[in-house]
Amino acid sequence: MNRYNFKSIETKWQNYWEKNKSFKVKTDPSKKKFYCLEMFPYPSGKIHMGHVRNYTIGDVLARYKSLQGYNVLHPMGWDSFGMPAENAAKQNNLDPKKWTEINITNMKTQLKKLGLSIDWDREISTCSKEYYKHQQAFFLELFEKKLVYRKENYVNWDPVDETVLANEQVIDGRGWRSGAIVERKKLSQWFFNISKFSQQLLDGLERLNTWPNKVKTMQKNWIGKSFGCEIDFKIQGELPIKNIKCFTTRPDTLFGFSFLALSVDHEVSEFFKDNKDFINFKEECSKTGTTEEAIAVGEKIGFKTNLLAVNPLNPKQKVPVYFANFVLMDYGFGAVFGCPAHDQRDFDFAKKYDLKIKTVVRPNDENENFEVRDEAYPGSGVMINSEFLNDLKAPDDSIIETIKILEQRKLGKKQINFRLKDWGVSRQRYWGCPIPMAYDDQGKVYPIPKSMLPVELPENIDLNVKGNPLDNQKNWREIILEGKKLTRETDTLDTFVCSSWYYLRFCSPTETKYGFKKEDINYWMPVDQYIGGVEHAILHLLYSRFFMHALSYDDKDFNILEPFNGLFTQGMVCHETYKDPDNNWVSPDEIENIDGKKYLKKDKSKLISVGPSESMSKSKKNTIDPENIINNYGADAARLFILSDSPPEKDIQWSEEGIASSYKFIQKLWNLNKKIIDEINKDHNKDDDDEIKKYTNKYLKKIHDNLESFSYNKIVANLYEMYSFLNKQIEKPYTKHTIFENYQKILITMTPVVPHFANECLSTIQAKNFKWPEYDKSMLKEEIVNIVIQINGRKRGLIQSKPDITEEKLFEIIKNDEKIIKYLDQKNIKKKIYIKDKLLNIII
RNA sequence: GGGCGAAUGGCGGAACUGGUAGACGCGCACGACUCAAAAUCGUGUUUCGCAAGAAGUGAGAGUUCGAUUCUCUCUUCGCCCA
Repeated sequence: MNRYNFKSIETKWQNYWEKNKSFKVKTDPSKKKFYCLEMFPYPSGKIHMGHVRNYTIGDVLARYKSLQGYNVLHPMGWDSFGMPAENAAKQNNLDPKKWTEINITNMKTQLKKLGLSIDWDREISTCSKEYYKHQQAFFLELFEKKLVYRKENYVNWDPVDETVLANEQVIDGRGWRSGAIVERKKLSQWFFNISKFSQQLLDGLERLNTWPNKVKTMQKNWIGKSFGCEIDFKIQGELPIKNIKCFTTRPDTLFGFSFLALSVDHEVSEFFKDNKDFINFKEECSKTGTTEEAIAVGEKIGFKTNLLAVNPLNPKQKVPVYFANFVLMDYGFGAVFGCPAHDQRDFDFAKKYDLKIKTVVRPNDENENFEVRDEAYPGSGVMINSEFLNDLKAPDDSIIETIKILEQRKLGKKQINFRLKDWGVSRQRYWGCPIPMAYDDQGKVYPIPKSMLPVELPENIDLNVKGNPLDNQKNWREIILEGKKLTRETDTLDTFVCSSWYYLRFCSPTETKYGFKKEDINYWMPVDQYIGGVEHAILHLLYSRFFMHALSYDDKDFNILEPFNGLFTQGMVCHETYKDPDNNWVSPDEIENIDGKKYLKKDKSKLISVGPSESMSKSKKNTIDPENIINNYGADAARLFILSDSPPEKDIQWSEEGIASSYKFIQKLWNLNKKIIDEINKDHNKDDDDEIKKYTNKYLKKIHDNLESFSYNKIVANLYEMYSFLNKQIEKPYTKHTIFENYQKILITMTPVVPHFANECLSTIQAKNFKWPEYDKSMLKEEIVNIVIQINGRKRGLIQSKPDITEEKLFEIIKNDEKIIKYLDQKNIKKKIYIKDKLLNIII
C-alpha cells in the first residue's frame, strides 16, 4: 500500500492556494461577513508552538466559516517595532530594520507551511512607514481632540547606561545590562487620556457576552472603580497652607486617624525644596522604583513636617503630617489619611514612627474589647470607638453614613475614583514609531502638519551611544517649520499603540489617504472572533478598546466602540523539563530514553532527571521547534496534535508520542481512503445501509456542535471514532454504496483540521465547489433506546426498547427479567421514577 | 493579602439543562504477521475480587429517588492583581 506522502501533498495544496488566491477576500456588502483574527506575532525570528496553537485554532474557525458561506477575513501581519530588534542590533551590530525584515521573511515561510487560510495580500507590518504614517495621523487627531497631552512623569533611569528602562528590565532594583542601581527620574512625556473613558470602558464590558468572564473581571479590576469620599483636612502650622484634600475609600475609619501622609511630589513639597533633610529623603524615596509592587514590598519611610492636620469629625484631634514613600501622586490627590488599625501599610508606618493605633472596627465574632495588635484588620465588622458611628455595619453602612455626615457639614463629598491611569506612550527608544511633534527653544509644542507625514525613522544609525539614540541625530532632529527653527520629539511611541488599531488596517491594508476606509470597516468590523493568549487580557485589549472610543470621540460617522465582539484565550503549550546532575537545564533533543523510564544525555555521559511539565520557554530549554515537527510529521499532523487532548482554552502537554500518533492516524485515514476509492470502481448493487446514514448524520451534528463551542479536542475524538466506524463498515457487505454517498460530507468536515489531507482526498473523489454539510434534525431520533433500570438509585440493568415506551409496559418487561427481579425480592415498591426513554428508578 | 478558576484511571482528557462515570488518545498487557525485530493489525485495560459482587470523580457534610454536575466547609494547585 502506498504511503501518504505529506511532503509533496502539503506543498501541492499550499502552492494551489497561493496560485489561486483561494483566501483573498473583498468588501462585499451583499455577502455576510466573518472577521476571524488571531493576535499578530512579534517577528522574533522563528515561530514557536504557541503560534502553531493560536493560528491553528483560528484557521479551523476561518475554514469552517468559509465553508458555511461566509465572506471570511482572515489576515496576518507583524507587530514589528519593539525592543528585541534594538537589543539584537546593539549586540550584533545589525540594523534593526534588516534584522526585522529577515525575521519576517523566515517566519512567513514557516507560517505558510502550516497551511493557514490567510489572505496574504493584506499582510501589514507596523514598522513600515505605510503603516506608521497613519498612526502618526491618528496621534495628531487625538491631539486635536485633546485626548493626548504632555506631562512630567517618573521613569526607571539607569545612570550608567544613561537610558530609561522598562519595568521588566529592572531586576532587583538594578539595570539588567549595567547592574547599576536604578533611579526614578522625572521626564516630560506624552499621555493618552484613557482615564477619560474609564466609565465607558467599564460599561462596554457588559455587552461583550462571549468574552471569558476571567478577562472581563481582570479588566474590571484594572479599571478599579471605587466609591469613596473626598475629604478636606484643615491644616495648622507655620506654613501658608490651610487645607489638604484627600481621597479615601474608608472615610468611616476617621476616628482611627493618626497621621496624614503626602506624596513627595505633593504641592506642599514646594515649601521644603531647600530643606537638605527633605532632599535626602526624596532621593531615598527615588530608589524605591516606580511600580506599585515595589512600593508595597519596600520599607515604608516618612519625613515629618511641622504641620498638623485636624480630624474633621473630631476637631480636637490633631495629627502630624508626613511625606511618605508609599503615597503615589497619581492616586487620589497624592495624599492619604492614615488609619493604622485597618490598613496594613498605615500599620507598618505607625509602628515605625510610634504613632497611635486606635481600633474602630471589630470583627463580627469579637467583642467590644477587640484591639488590633500585630497586624491591621482590614475586614468587615461593626464600628466601635467612633461616637455616632458606633454599632454600624462596616464597611457598607458605616461608609454611607460617614459620607452623609461629611457632606452635611461640608467637610467632604462623595466621589468615584478610578484606578486606571492615563497611558504613558513615550518611549526613549529608537525602534518605534516617531512621535510627530516638535518644540521651539521655549519648549512650546508644534504638531507636525499632516501633509508632512510620515515623520520617518532615520536609518543606519549608531545605537551604541549612551542615551536615547534619536537625541544624537542632529540632522534629523532639527527642522524648520513655518520659518521657525524647531527640534523634533525624539521619543517614540509605545508599541502597544501599533497593536491598538492594526485590526482596522487589515480592513483597508492599501488605503493611502487615511488609516482605513469607512466603507471597509463598516462592513468588516467588529472582529467576530479574536483569538490569542490570555497574557494580553488587560493592556492590549484595553488599549484597543480605548482606541476605538478615542477615534469615534466627537465623530458622528464613526460609532463602532468595541473592536472585538468575540474573544477566545487559548492555553499555553507545555513540555516536560529536564536537568542534568549539575542542575543545568537540558533540551528534549539532547536526551535519549533508555528502557522507557530512564533518560540519558545523548552522549551517554549523564543521567537526566525529569521535572514537571511547564510552559515552553527558552530559559528552561523545554521548547520544541515547530519547523522540525512540520518537516518530520507534516503540518496536518502538527495541527491535529495541537488540537487533540486538551480543550483549546487550557494548557496542553506536548509529547513525542502524541505527535507520532497523530501522524499515524493520518496514515490510517489515507489507507481507509484508498479502500473506499478502490470500491468506487467496482460495480455495487444499490445497497442502502441505514446505520451508516444515521451514523453520518449524528457525526455531522457532533462536529457542528463541537465547532460552535470551541471544543476542538472533541472534534479530534470524533474523527477517531468516525475512522474506526467506517473502517469496520467498509469490510461488511451491502455498505459500499451508502459509504460513497456520505463520504464527501465526512471529508469536508475534516478540512478545517487537516486541510491538505482532506482536500487531497476530496480531489480523488472529484468533489468540487463543496459546502459545509448540514445535518438532518429529523434523522436524529433513535429507533432503539437504552433505558437504565435503577433500584434505589443503583444501576441494576439496561433495557433496550423502542422510544416512547410507557412506564407500565417497561415494568412488564422488567418483571420477566431475572437479573433485575431478584433485587426486587418481592418487596413493596414505594415509588417509581420514570424519565422517558432514559431511566426507571424503583424505590423499595 | 485579595480576586478568578481547577481537582475524574498509570497519563492527557470525555460525560448536553442533575439521569449508564471514564468517550477519544497515550501508555501498558496479550495475541496475529515475522527466522527475529520494527512497523502494522486485533483484543483487553478504574480499583479490589476466580466469580457473583463491592467500592469509586481532592477531603468532609448537605439538598435529591438519583450528584463529576447544585449548596456549605476544608485541602492542594494554577492564573491575575497587590
